[in-house]
Amino acid sequence: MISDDHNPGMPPDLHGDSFSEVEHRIEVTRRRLPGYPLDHVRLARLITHIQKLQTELCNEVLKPFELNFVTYTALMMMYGSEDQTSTPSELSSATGEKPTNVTRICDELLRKGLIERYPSTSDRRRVVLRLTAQGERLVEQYQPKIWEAMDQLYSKLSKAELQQVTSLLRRTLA
Amino acid sequence: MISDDHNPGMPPDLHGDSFSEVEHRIEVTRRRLPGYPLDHVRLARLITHIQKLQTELCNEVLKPFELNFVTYTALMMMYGSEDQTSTPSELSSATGEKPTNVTRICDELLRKGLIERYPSTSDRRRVVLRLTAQGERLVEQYQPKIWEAMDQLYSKLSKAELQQVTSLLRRTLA
DNA sequence: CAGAAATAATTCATAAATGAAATATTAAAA
DNA sequence: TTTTAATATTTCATTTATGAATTATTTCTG
Repeated sequence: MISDDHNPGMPPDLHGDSFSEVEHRIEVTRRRLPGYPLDHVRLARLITHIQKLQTELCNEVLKPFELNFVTYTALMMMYGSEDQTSTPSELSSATGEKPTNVTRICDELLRKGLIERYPSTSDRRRVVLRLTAQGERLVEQYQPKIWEAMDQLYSKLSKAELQQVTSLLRRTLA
Repeated sequence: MISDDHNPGMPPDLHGDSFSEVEHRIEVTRRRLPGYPLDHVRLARLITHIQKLQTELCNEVLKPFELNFVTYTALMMMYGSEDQTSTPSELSSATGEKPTNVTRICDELLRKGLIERYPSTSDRRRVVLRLTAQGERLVEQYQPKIWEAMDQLYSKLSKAELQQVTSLLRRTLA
């Protein structure tokens, strides 16, 4: 029966994947708005969609470690620092979090004993952050689980395909 | 002079684009962790990076309209509904926002007169949401600015390239 | 059909993220 | 060198997002 106040946007059998409903709405919008840049918008929405998905997958895996995607990212960026130290501003640009949020995140990691924080001697405005031994152990401990989560999404693409997507997407930043 | 407590991760002339520093940290991590799935992680981080960038670009453009990326997304998903109505749960899955947040967002859009909200007659658990004339006008008003923002990122790729990236990325959701 | 399970939306307490402003220090300009 | 401007970090108030629990209704199952 067709309701007079609301009907589902798509017949249920046309729901391919979790993105189909979004794509359908984009297509409807395209019909309504002349000049609508469908290809741009679809990719933009797809990126948002995948980003949310991978964040959720990671969060799931990280829960037992009492971490979330943001704290995990901060830890990984520190782990990947050439000299094993980072400043809050570097961490801000490496994680995409605002400096003010980095302060809070580091407060938390500090409280958990995963990092240490001390004033820089060479530039006294700065602060130096470093993983503790415990922090490094934790990073190494959750790796296998995170790799599994990544696999769930990205193992569907071959190495060549991954590199191609990556290189194309990178061009948007040029 | 090389500091004894902290040095920048990369020589400044190697900073290609905003993602280079992240990539560098991923590569350092790869050296430290045998078996590290570099291709997966790099793409995952790149997606996060671009997502943040496009969100910021949109927020910038939307500020004069007193909207942000999330409220804008909600409006667009409503605008793209086949019969011009949506329920909160549909909106939740179309926007990726939790139902509880959809309630808050709709409260706000309602308060601004951009949408209307009434109970469904066919299923009395549901609520029906619909853009008002004012809401539609606003959507149409900000389009050109949003398209410009999209262009800043995605016009660097050809139509064929956009479609290729999209189709590859889509495979991750299969 | 009755009872149980599932779905839809919301409220409320809490957590997470942001912007504006403050403080300290360094770098640049006059 | 003095002053000015820029950078780095933090604090605090506010906004935004989440999870747990609640209420109402519908669907499923025996």
